[in-house]
Amino acid sequence: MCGTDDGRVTSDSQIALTRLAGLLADGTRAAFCLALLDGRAWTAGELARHAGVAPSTASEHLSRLVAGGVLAEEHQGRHRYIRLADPAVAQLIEDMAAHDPPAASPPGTLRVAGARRALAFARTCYDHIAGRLGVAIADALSSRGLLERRAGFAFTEAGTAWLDDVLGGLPGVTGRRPLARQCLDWTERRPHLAGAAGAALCRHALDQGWVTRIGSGRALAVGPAGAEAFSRLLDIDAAALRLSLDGGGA
Amino acid sequence: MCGTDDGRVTSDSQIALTRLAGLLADGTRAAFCLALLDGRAWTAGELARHAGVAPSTASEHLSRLVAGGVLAEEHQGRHRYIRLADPAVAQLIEDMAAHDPPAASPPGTLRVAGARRALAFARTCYDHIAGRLGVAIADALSSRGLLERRAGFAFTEAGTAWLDDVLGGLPGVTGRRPLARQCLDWTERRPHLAGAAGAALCRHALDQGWVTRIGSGRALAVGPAGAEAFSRLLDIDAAALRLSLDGGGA
DNA sequence: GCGACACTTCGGCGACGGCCGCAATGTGCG
DNA sequence: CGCACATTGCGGCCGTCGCCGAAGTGTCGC
Repeated sequence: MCGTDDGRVTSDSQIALTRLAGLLADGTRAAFCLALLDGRAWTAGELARHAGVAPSTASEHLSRLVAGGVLAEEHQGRHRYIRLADPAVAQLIEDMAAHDPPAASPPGTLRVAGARRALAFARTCYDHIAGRLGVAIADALSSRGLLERRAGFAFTEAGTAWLDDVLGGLPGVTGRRPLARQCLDWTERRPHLAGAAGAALCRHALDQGWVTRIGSGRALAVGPAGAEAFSRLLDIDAAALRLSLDGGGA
Repeated sequence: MCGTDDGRVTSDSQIALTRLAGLLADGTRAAFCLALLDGRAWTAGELARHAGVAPSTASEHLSRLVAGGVLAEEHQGRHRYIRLADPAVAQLIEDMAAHDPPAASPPGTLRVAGARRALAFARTCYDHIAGRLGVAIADALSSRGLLERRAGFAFTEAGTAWLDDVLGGLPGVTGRRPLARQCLDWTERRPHLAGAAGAALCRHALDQGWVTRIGSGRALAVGPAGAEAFSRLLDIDAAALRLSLDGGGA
């Protein structure tokens, strides 16, 4: 009404700012976004349970967040997979969450960055291994002729044998879940191995102590046994992977 | 209720995120913040008029923004000067305002950064010159023995003569407004010349075409005449000032 | 000291928005 | 083909929040 000052520009920006801020100003929606910072694509139901609201409530929130460009969705069967729209949004959310009120938050402010670093290295995605390690695994399988990139992922004959050997048996393909599926990473922007094989591999890695969960989140740590195993089976140097992350992503 | 996932960290972050987002989710508060992106310290009344709300409404909003660490205030007499709390907040607000909804904002997205660059170089602050140029003027006056830093700013005898010479007369010190006052810059974090002399100098610079307003905002451009004048009078190289900004602040 | 002025506090009004439950839709799976 | 389940759409309730006007406090300037 009054602002002859900055005119049109301010007006546009104002709409954009309030729109985005309004989307994040709700506790439930904020909980969704923060949960999604782990890089996974959650289902609507998971998010609803996580935030402690009814599925219908979550559904509405998610629709608004998607419409607002904060989240992106992907329908697969009867599930609706939700992820952050893009890394810029993730950065923005982290920045905002890290902003301190003047006299508050004595502890636990720096943890976000550290946690994200860990997540960028290795984490679970649904039930398989993602992050830099997950991408490295897919790359190694691919370069060794065990996995083919055609319309997703597909194990070669040698790949199936390898899998059988490593896991001590092939994962049952009971349902309609394919043995291999590719899953795109938010941090890496490259595909990693999902599907029944990805899940079995992840379970195996956890069972064997190759990787262990960090805290209660999705982040994974690679232990000595894991470093040895990934090196022997796929020629992956996990330590170098982590180092390159520390060097590059500070 | 359900979130055993990320536990405490998420909970803390969630509060911080919703708190900050909630502050920016209101149109009036957003208008305040965007107006303050120009680096000035506005008074509460100015902001109220700018946003088109009653002073009482503005007062409440400002109190909340200050309490939330978004804005900072400084009481001077019967005025309450408001500025952005720190550059990080400014950056955050710009980032948020620049975030596009999926299908919107065809034009005018990059303007923010450019405008801010211009503002960092030279702008008006109330009625005097601020930004890098403003600081340079104060520095030059000081180093030439024309201005003393004691409890604010004070012109020396030589300084008063210089002022009289440049302006063709001393500014009238009718009210209680001091001839020289120091004013702290948000972008530069260093003081520049305010008060009656600062205002007179700014008016003179505008009158003489040394500087001209860019658009309808607070940003100033230094013309050839200005470059010559600032060089002759104070040995300030305006072109170098601007270049150093372009080089350093990309 | 006395008006003018900037700002703040308070009470109340109105609207927006989040939450739920219920019913409907569409998809896997036997 | 039919059940189970994930998700969505639709009222309806209720709390929160932004807005204002009026009254109060402190400062400026004569």
